[in-house]
Amino acid sequence: MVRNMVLTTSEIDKLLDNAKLRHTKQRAQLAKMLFKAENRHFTAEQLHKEARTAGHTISLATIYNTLHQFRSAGLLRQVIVEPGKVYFDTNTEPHHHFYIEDDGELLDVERNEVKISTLPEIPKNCNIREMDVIIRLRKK
Amino acid sequence: MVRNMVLTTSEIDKLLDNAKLRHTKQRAQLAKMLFKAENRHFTAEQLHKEARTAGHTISLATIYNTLHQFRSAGLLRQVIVEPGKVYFDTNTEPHHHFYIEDDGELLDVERNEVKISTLPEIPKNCNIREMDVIIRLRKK
DNA sequence: AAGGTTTTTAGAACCATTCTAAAAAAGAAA
DNA sequence: TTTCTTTTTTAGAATGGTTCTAAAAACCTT
Repeated sequence: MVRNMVLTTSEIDKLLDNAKLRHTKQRAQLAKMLFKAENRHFTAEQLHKEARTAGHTISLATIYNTLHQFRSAGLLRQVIVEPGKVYFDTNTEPHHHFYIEDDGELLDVERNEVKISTLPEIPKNCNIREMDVIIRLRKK
Repeated sequence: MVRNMVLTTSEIDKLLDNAKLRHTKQRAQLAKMLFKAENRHFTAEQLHKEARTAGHTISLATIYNTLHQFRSAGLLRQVIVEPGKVYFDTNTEPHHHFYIEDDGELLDVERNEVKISTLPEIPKNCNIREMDVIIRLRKK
């Protein structure tokens, strides 16, 4: 999908169709907020606040439900960098992260910016599902 | 510190001295449980259960207090791999992890088993504090 | 429009962790 | 040792992000 600006209504229809989700006002609103040109990182609470500020009426429970549905559909991924809170990431390509600990900010690191030349032997009976590199930063 | 077996009382004294912590029964018990030959990964709840099973009387609050004190003293580090729970790791050397998602098990990966040949440019005004590689596994 | 299904919602529940404030233990001084 | 002060431990309450519940609203089909 091309994402160089805000999605049109028909693009959102397509997105929800692909995700096999019914079209509802809340899902369309969230999709419109999330899937723009720029990838973003956010928590459920942040998104909730943002939606209310934008004048949408949506409950926190629906935010959580929808984020998980989007995630199952492969439209979002979770990033775990801090105890007690989950970040969501609209970038679902394999990639890595800077995490600025001072202010809890996540930044994407493209996959090819980290070259891993040696990998450990994988325990038998296991497959790699995903590999996360988190570079934790402190401000000078 | 040499850790090829259970620590002696005087080694524990030294450990607490170095950490600038007073010697108390609970801290000594936990130190004895934790700092053995093998490094280990555990949560506060797991350690609490283990201590009670070993016949020690120690509250969960003290487990948390002590783990944080040990961490500040550089004797433990935290590992964040799952939402809503924190693992502690007795291995404080720079290293990485396998995380077996099926059963929530963490395994150490030595630093030299992952060779990173290219790093992204660090955002200006920032320093690297730490770099975590988490290889998420699924059982076949 | 009616009927059956899915979605949304407010608020309760959950659970790992932190906080509180009072009791217990430790250390210092006499 | 006894007393005094400080630190530590503790049970239980509080917290905060997330999930659950069950009832109302929205949705879809006929």
